[in-house]
Amino acid sequence: MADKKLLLIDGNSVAFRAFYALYRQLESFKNPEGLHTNAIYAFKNMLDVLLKDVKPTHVLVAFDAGKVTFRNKMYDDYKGGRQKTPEELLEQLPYIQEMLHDLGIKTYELKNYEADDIIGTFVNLGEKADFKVTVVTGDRDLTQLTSNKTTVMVTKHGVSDLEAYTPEHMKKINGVTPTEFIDMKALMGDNSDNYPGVTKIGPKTASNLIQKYGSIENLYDHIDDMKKSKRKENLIKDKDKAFLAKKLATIDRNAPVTIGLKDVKCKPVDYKKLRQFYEQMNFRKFLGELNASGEGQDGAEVEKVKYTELDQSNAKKISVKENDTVSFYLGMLGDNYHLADFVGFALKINEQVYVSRDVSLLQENNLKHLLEDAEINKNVFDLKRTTVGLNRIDVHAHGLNYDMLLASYLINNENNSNDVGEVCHLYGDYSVKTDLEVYGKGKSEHVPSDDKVLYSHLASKVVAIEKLKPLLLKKLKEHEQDDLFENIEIPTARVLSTMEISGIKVEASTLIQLQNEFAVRLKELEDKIYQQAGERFNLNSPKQLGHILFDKLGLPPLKKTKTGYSTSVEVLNQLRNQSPIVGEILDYRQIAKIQSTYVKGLLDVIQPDGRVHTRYLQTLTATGRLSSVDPNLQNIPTRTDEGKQIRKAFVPTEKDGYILSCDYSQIELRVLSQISGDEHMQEAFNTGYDIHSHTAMKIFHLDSPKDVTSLMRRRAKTVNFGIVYGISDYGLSKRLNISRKQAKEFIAEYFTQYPQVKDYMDKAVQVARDKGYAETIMHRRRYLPDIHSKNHNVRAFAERTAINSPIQGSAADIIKIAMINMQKKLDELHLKTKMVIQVHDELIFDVPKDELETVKKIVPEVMQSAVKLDVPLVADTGWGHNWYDAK
DNA sequence: CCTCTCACG
DNA sequence: ACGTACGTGAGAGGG
Repeated sequence: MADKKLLLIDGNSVAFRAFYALYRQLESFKNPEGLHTNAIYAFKNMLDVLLKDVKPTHVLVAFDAGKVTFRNKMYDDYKGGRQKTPEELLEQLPYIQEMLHDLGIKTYELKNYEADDIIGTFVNLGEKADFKVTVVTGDRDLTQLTSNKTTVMVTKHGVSDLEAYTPEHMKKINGVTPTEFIDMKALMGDNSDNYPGVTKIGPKTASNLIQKYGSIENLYDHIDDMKKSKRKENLIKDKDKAFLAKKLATIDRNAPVTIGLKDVKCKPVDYKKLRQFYEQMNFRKFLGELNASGEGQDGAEVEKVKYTELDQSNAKKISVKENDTVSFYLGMLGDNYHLADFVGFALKINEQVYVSRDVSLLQENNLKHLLEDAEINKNVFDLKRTTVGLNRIDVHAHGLNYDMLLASYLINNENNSNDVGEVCHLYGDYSVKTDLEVYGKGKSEHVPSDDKVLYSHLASKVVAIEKLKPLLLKKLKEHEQDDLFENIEIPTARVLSTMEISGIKVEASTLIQLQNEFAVRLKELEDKIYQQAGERFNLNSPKQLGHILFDKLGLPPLKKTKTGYSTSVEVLNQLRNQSPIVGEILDYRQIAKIQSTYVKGLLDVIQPDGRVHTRYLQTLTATGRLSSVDPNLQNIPTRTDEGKQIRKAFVPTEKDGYILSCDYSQIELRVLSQISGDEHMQEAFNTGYDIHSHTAMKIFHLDSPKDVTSLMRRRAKTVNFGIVYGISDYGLSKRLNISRKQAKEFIAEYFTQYPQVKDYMDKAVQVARDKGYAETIMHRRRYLPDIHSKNHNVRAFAERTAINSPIQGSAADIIKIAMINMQKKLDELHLKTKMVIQVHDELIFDVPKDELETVKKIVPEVMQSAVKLDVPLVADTGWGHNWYDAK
């Protein structure tokens, strides 16, 4: 039988990895009895992944029986000096075994033998019985068991990331076969198991020697042929050690196990015991999964949501009274709600839940009114998605005053999700399945045909939105985020709905003209490049390009990536003067990028109304900025002349109208001057100096702005940006192409001139350490658990983030306020002008001709007065008949 | 599906 | 001794 699959797990090793994967949460993973549960939890998570991927018919989890094994007889100090397993992990091991038994999985240990040997023995048994075998461990030693029938999976980071060792992969990593790997270890020894190999031989040399000789036996047979060398002496001196090490490293494949393959066949899960176990461990997630599947209920009925299906006649009878509690959920299949198919809806009024697949029922007068009346408060999940979706059936939603998605994003944006089910799970409610579970994904994504399945799903969502509302509101209050929620995020979502619905007009004809021009230039460049390369190749493939440049043409490879030569702009720029091909490749790259991403990309997303409708993701970024997708309108080229041409296709709705753009000047530095309270920097902004020249004067000790050269200003500008990002001398030196020493001096000088900026940076890091998060002026949070990391790089990154997030995030808060005020102003003045794009510090408007005078005045006014700071906010305005001319 | 490269603030 | 500025999205290649 070909589908016999044996999964062998190294219990101790995996438990060890599981324990450290959730080490940071060690203290939060405790059951009421005080037992730590992090390793048990992570073990189960990992097991689920394995069972799903491998789909084994037989499973065995092997454990070490005790400290002393047959290997200690050979070598006293085997595994000596090894750190003791932490008590917090030891106490969990029996429970992991108990859980495995409840899951119908066999565990086994054997006196005098390690788990490795049990696994080796079962690999042997399994292969003989024609099983496909998978071994899972955190220990690379076991990779010696790899064969064409056996794959060894080794945990990489945490537990869910596994590296699969096949004989081919072994060869690639170590240069040797699985069997030869044992001989390799014989020469190099094993530090973690505390036995030595041959002096001065590490992995590289060991691999080379074994590749040459095949085994240590053969090596020592030919040792006399070896040239005289220190290495040869060492090999001779340590011969005994090598042979001992080989014995120690060899996994026993014939251990005297007392069980066989038939004993490790998967048994049915004992749901009743498993449920009790999860309850004892306080595993709400796994209990929730049991609830969702209805298993192990022990007679108790799963609490099913009751609902009424709506149709043409009973839908008309629905009405709401004052003070009724209303929640609404609109189901659509897929992310892009501008186009996605409707799945149905659920409406909850007090304790009644109504559902239907037919969204046209919402166009009935009573239901339409219910959704459109601003006086009727409605709870939803994803206000913007709901508003845009309803707009497609001509229902113009108002009164969506509570959005669970926005609330959960503000409370913790670390593991936020756009799925109702997933968000509910974060708050311990497992009554809602995820859309992934119900609809599937990729090719098999579909709406369930069974009404019961679909309606229960939709109904469970509205119920949960409402049920969890008090909890989320409480958390917002605790975080002092109620104002941020009510007065910034919710109104921003409404403004964004309007912007997304209106979209922006993009002229296909302009793009097609560009497409033709670029096609000609690309062809010319291609021809020149191929001619110099002496062959045709795929210019878009970094791999092939690297081969041509560095292997064939012999240019010096300055930088490598994980997979080969780097061919990035940074590298190519340094090679420019070595060959004309380099400059041509750079030109080709630039134009090809514009052609594929922008010209073609935009043409593909122009809708029948002649406009593109992006989606702004309001709950994605870690800092509070928006992001834009389908298409991304926040990265339309501006830095090169060819790229800029794209902006000519973005035009006003009315032929003689204008595109008006208004952007904040140095908003992040102004925010920095505000939150640091630095007097010198504030003074610069208050007197209206050019901030980069001002910084240049300060760090170069000049008396007059006249003495600032353009080079000095440019350098000062880079320093200013660097400060905002949490500068390092190395980073600055690289960007300015100066020595590290000099960069260090610039930074030091900067800090003496702006001392409170330095104080801010130190304080920001300290606050993040104390509180565990960084915060903006408006109390937007970003959690930074890595601030306590033992890894220097990880920690340093968190520290820079702690400095940058309040700055970037506060600027994001400010422009959101400006957008809300701006939309309000446009509405009040009954202007036809539409706000169409936001690019982080810039707002773009579609302005009819006769409104230009008004709009060009009010836009900067509104933006500059969004918040009151100790320094002025400045916004610069430009306009023209397309986006290109609006600068 | 991941990596590389490159577009933006 | 370490490896290095913050935040994003998209297209193309290649396994």
